[in-house]
Amino acid sequence: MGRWEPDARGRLRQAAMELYAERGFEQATVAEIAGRAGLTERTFFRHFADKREVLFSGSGGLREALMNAVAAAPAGATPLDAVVAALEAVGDGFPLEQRAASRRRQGIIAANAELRERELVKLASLGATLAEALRRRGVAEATASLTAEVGIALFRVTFERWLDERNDREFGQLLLDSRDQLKAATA
Amino acid sequence: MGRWEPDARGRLRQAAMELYAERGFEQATVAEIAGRAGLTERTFFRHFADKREVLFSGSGGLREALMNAVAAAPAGATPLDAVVAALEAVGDGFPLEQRAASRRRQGIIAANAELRERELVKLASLGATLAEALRRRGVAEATASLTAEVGIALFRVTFERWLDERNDREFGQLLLDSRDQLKAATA
DNA sequence: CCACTTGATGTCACTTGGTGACATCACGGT
DNA sequence: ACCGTGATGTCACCAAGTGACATCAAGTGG
Repeated sequence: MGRWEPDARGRLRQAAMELYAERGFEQATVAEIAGRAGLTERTFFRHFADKREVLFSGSGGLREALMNAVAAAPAGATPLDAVVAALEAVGDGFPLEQRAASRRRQGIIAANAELRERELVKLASLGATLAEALRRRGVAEATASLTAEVGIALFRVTFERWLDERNDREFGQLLLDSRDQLKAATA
Repeated sequence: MGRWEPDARGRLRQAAMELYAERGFEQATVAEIAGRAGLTERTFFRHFADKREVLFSGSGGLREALMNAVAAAPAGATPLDAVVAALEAVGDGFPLEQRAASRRRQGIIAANAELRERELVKLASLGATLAEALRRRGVAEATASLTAEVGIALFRVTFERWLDERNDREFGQLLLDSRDQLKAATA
């Protein structure tokens, strides 16, 4: 047995999520979170760069997934098709069973301005990733950045609809709806 | 003559911009800013909600301008046309003579993560404004939110290009270019 | 079996952003 | 001459975040 209980990071995340949900992000101090996890404040900051990062540290994987999915799109696909396909692939990671958890997380984020800021940064970073992936496909810079931004816009509205949805449609399906609306709106 | 020097807010903004430019946002403490303006820290926070807001407090006017411009679009205009027209109207507020100042400001923002976060929030807020303005035109919710997001994407890439631009094209012209690229990319 | 290194954690002191409560005092009106 | 008001100052405080150094179980080489 180690000197300390295992999975400090997991305990910190667990404690943080509980406290954020119980009394809101601002009211939960790092000292409390660490205390509930049986650790100290200093250790919290060794595992998470700041108080917000607990809710976002999983998003590193999305980056790679997006890059790969864009790269894997058929050679003949238009930039927008490639982006939509990539988002669809990523969206498969949001099965309906996980929607309740996503809603809780999104509720915490929506309730706090600092968390919304961080979320926007993460999305912008995904946009940069998409643009980079498109450039690697040989898409011209101007088209790449614009298509990537549009892709993020598609993702945002689709994710929101997926959370609101009462008819249990899958993310991928809603994404295609959004894309069609986009095409109609820009025709 | 008043009890204090006039235009405390202006002096604070001036001092803050100088210090942010001289040594970077993080290295400039609020105490220094206030000191340079001949005021106290506490007074700084009475004029600006936080250290970042100095750089963004002007954006309240954009909101109204956008709302009005969308409302003023011709009755027959498509949602996207209305949004583009609104962005063009707003873009008239970015004359070429002001580009140097905009570049300095953008340089400060680009150099700091917290400032980029705040900028994204402001843009997202403009997106919400656009969506609201479209809904008031009778545009369906789904189309409104999507078109608004796309509008913000257009604004972002266009503004960036306007700053980078060496050929001194006006914002409005670049915006139309972006819109055409968007149409081509989603065709 | 011992000494040595390593890595995760703890302890402590400190800076900075930000807030609440209360004091000050020129100015403008009555 | 008095009074209320609003912008500022003063003070005390909390919480986020960081740097330096201490601790000590577990592994590692001899």
